[in-house]
Amino acid sequence: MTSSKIDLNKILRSAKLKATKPRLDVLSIINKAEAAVSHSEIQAKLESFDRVTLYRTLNTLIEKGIIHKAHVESTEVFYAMCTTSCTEEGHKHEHIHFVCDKCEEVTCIDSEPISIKLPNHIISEVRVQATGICDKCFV
Amino acid sequence: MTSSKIDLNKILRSAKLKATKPRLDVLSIINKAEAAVSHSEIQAKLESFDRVTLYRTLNTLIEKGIIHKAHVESTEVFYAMCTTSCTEEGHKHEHIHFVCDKCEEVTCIDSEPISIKLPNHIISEVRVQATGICDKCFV
DNA sequence: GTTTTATTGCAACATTGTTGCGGTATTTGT
DNA sequence: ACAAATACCGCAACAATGTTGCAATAAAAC
Ligand SMILES: [Zn+2]
Ligand SMILES: [Zn+2]
Ligand SMILES: [Zn+2]
Ligand SMILES: [Zn+2]
Repeated sequence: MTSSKIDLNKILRSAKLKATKPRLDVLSIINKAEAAVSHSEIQAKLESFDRVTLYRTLNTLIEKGIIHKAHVESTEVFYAMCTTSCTEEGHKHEHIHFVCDKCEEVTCIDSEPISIKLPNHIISEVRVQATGICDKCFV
Repeated sequence: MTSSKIDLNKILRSAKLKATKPRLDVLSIINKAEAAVSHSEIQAKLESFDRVTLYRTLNTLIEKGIIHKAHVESTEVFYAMCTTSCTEEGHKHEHIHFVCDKCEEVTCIDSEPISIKLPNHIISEVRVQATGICDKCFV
């Protein structure tokens, strides 16, 4: 039992979720990864689990504010760990999803909150997706 | 033959596309709409066309820089007209996609270009999605 | 009008996501 | 440590979304 596994157990416990193998395995994959992980990648690594279980597991973790989707302009959905600011009540992300055109990785990048003002609009959330070349692929 | 229909014909011609009924009808729907139109809405309005035809038509129009997808954090894809800055070579959008939590409309909002700087990254494109209450739903 | 060429419609398939339910694993309580 | 209560998983079946190949058709060019 590694120290990271203890953490993940705790995370599930404090969200009042049973610490089952699928959840621990999914969380472990997303937690270990540097970049956001695509659904299909998680699926591939957890072939033994039922497809439906994976969908439900991911959705549960999102609902509880543990992971979040990085909806980028692709058919694929990517998942990454939330920070402590996310709860069951809602996700509060102040970061950019960066998509590298070269390595195709999706990374969550903390940044200054982007302030947008639109006349006669109430803006509750701003999501930003940047495309380009990531630092790893940068010459 | 309305004046808008002439325009749409021209648009297709200058993109070296045949001005067929499916294309004119799809373009007409997207062009008339105030907000971006969801795939399912277009589909519903054009029941007579084959499902595949709609997919191919939309993709062709995107490739030619005539319409663009508004990928918002929803399973549904929305479509809107491009401006003249978009060509076959690429889409150049400097606008926000605003999703209203109340009326659920997706609108393209022109805005000042959002400048983001990330160390050791090359940023080629920035896409912004704001959520909240739109001007129509604003009290 | 006829030929040429692009586009459509159909059928079949692939992928992605959802729902209901019985069996199973995790917790809770003793 | 064990039994009871409960939450979760796996399976089957379905629904929605998207793709491919090809023959029939419509638009454009001549
Ligand atoms: Zn979150
Ligand atoms: Zn990269
Ligand atoms: Zn609204
Ligand atoms: Zn737009």
